Amino acid sequence: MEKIVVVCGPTASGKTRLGIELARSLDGEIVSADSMQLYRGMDIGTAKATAAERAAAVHHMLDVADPGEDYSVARYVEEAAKCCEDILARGKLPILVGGTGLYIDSLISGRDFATRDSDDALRRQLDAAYETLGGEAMLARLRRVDTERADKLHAADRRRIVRALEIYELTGETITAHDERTRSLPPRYGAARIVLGWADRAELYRRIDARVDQMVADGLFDEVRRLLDAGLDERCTAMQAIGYKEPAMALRGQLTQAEAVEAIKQSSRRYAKRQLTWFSRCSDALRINWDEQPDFPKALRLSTEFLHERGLS
RNA sequence: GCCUCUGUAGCUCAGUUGGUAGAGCAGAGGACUGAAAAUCCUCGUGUCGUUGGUUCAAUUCCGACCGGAGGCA
Repeated sequence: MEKIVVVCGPTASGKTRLGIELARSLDGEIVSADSMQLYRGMDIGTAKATAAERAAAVHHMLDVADPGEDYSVARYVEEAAKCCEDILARGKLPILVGGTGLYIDSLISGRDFATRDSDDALRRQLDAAYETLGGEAMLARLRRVDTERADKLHAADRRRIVRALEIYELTGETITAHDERTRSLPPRYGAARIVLGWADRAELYRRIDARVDQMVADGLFDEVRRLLDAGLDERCTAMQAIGYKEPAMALRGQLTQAEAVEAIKQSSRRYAKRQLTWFSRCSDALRINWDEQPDFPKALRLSTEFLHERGLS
């Protein structure tokens, strides 16, 4: 099995920088694992690698979609896997860097997704049914075909109930059955994981707040305005991004700029917490927690040792 | 100086016809398989401003004091 490196962790933990340093010292190339950095024109608010950083190491999976497109995990896995194959074929090391846990796990697990037609009329129909019948009724409907899945879901979890019904109606196979079948597939890659973070939660939050202020100073609101002026539909996935939906509300006059900035900080902190929860499950990972300041030379040393033990580098 | 209102969870407030109290937000923990920066679940003890009094019992009633807001001088 091919081996790759993964650098993950909550937002504002230094993933981009460590990824670049590893790419340079290990002759690797970076494959972004971030659900929002893949959109073109969304640079400041997603803290995308700068031109200088992209000159320092080859980056993949950035700017691969238009903000108006609906992206998905399945598409990510397909495209990112191609990037990894290409990097490996050239004898280099793929370094997966990002904070979207689902994307990372889906790529390395090798499990596939239930196929579906390109038209989403069914989803709209199920969504409308959820709206009129309510969560309990839809959950009951799911329970009739897939008890196991229904037991795991809460009636309020609209997304997952709709998705579970969608898979069943589209493929004739329940999500539970699909799950069991694909869980036995071998992983696509052997991943050596490095999880970055801060020893002190309060310090992480301070860094997040400071970074949001910096984004605003760097022109975040102008970036959002440009997207909206370009006719971007505010209901699309890209506009659900933290740092975009709030300025959009401010530009519509529903929030003051100061309120929007506070909302971005708060959502970012909560997002970071969800990332912490996700990455806390990663066993067998090298965890590097910064104290007062990030220490990249030390992190690089620790990472190199760790990767060496894993037969990389 | 006088009058009125007010002081309850980090914040905004509710409430107890006297039996030591609960919402929203914030915060914490968790889930997660084609929207994932999305979506969803769980978690509420705090000198009820301080201090006297009445009472079996006071955060609740009464007094004084200390904050805060407004009004009249």
